[in-house]
Amino acid sequence: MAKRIDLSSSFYNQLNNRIIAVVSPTASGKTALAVELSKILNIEVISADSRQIYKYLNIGTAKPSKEELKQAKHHFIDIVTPDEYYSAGLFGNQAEKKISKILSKSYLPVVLGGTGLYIKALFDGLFLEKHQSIEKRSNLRNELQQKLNQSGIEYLYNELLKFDPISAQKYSDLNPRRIIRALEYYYLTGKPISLSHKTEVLVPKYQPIYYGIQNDRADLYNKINQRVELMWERGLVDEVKDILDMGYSENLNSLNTVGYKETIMFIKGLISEKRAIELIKQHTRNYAKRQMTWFRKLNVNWISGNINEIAENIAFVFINVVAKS
RNA sequence: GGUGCUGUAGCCAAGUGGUUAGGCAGCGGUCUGCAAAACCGUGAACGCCGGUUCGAAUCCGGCCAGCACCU
Repeated sequence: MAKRIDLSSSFYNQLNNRIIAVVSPTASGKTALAVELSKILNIEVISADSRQIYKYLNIGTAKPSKEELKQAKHHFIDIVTPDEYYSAGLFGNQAEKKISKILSKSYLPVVLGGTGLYIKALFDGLFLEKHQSIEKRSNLRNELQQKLNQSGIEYLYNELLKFDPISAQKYSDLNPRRIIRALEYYYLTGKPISLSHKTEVLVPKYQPIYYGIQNDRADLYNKINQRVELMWERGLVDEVKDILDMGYSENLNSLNTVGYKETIMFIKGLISEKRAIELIKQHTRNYAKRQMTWFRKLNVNWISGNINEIAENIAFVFINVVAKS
């Protein structure tokens, strides 16, 4: 059993806005790690997970259990209903404020997550976009989506080329999402988004020291497969049925989530149970791989071993880094 | 034993005498407010043996395997 460490106020003075950030792919053991860390240090977790923010999506997002949440306090879990708007930008702002609050209580915030863009929003900062009316924007987005369906991506791309050739150059892979986003921004503000990226810069306050749970690919894929089996046994189907029964549309962004979209297909009789499970496993593996692609760009201290060893290691290393500077 | 059908990359699958099918998976990558999203790049084939032909995955014969039916 690891010893509890009480951090002195001088430690907090030396912190200089550096904080622990744990990034690891899905199913790698982040929740267990948070629990272990909370046994050693007075921490509060900033969950950087774009799916666990949703109420009712519990089993399929592998949300921490009530007991786990009791052991390690988490923020940004269950903060919106499945039909509410949320975004990386909102997360970045709110998380930064929350971190300050936690520090002011002399607790150690630990950013923990799997959503690359949320981490980026918090630590790199997105540009300073003025808050648009959500309604106005979603109308425009729908219009652009319709245009896409009618006229094809070439048409939208040519539009973008007219107003914002720099972005067009950047999105020459013709990714509809990004092209629509760039056009949307231009129509709403009259400014090319590429220009705003350069001129409306937000300076993030906190500086992460990244840690990660080391897993080899085959092990991680095994864990994922097992966890999906477990989700199914624990009643993922009922969870999804309940959510739909509450009146939430299957077309919601929140339900366009691995585990949920496949389960919806199964419930509608489009695919078999076996196929649904197989697809969830596969898509989760695909997702984990994309997460790894994202994290590889970060300067992560990958640590292997048992979860409690990793927790001790992180605590030890972080305290040393802070003490030596 | 007989008859018929099928045999194309890890999987699904189109094709047919002479230029890359395609999809999925795998692997690598992109990412500035939908990001568990949305995209981009990438390898590997025609069951075996022989024949016809300038040229066969494609036509012919035999063999093998699987499936179906018959006896």
